[in-house]
Amino acid sequence: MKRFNSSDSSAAFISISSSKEERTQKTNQGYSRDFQAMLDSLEEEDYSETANHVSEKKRRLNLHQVKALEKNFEVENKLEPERKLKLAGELGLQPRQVAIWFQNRRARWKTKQLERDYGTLKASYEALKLDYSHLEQKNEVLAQKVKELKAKLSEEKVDSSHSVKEEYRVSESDNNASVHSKIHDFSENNNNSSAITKDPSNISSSHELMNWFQLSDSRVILGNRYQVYQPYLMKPEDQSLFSTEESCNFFSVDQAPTLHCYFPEQ
DNA sequence: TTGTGTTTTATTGCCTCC
DNA sequence: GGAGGCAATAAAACACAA
Repeated sequence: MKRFNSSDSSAAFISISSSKEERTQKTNQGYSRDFQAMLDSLEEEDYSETANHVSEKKRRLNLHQVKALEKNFEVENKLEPERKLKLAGELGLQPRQVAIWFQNRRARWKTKQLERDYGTLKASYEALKLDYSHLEQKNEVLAQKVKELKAKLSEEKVDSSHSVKEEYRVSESDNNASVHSKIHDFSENNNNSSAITKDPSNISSSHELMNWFQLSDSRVILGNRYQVYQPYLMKPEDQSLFSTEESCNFFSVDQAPTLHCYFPEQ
């Protein structure tokens, strides 16, 4: 095991005085006032003790030593034995001190890295949250629109059933001609591609609404930020989407949309 | 001056690798 | 089994407000 006796420990406390050149260098480096004051007091202590004096106190490394260690840490944050001995010799430290410094430095770096990662994650979470709330708002608007249009559709159904009864009374032959003409008009509308580009908010009749939903790209509903789906032309049997009460909960605010009913089985 | 919080240096115990 | 790494922690040094 790597345990050290008391003589090793006390040897580690030997302070190393910095040279005159180093001191001159320090004052010209533009450190903050507080940091410079700290260094100055450190220097004073260094001067007050001779290099041979063994202090029992825990001593901080001087600026030169810290800078050299930092520089080495930037190059490689792990310390091979040769480099450790070389550094220790150069800086007048015990190899053990150099090893400990690297160990503590790695721990500090790891903490900082965790903080950075946390910051990044937090930022992306906030962005996603904002995105989600925008989508939620959009969803609510669309759901409201669907509700209104459904109400309109049921009103029109009631009106048309009344008129059909009246028409039966007038003439059966006229009635047949009228129905055929309506069917023809409807299929003409269905084939009109201009319906795709129509803004749903401008749609006035229920037939137009059906056309719009059948022909428009699914992107209109889902948005294009996450995934773009192929346009899907609704089959007549799928038209129950609008007659069944919220069969797909597609516009549900509380729950993510289930797409199984929106896409045909493969 | 003193209390308190932060940073730095060092120790301890455990783990992995060769 | 020894060397070295890491996490947790102690303790000294330091900063700073009251």
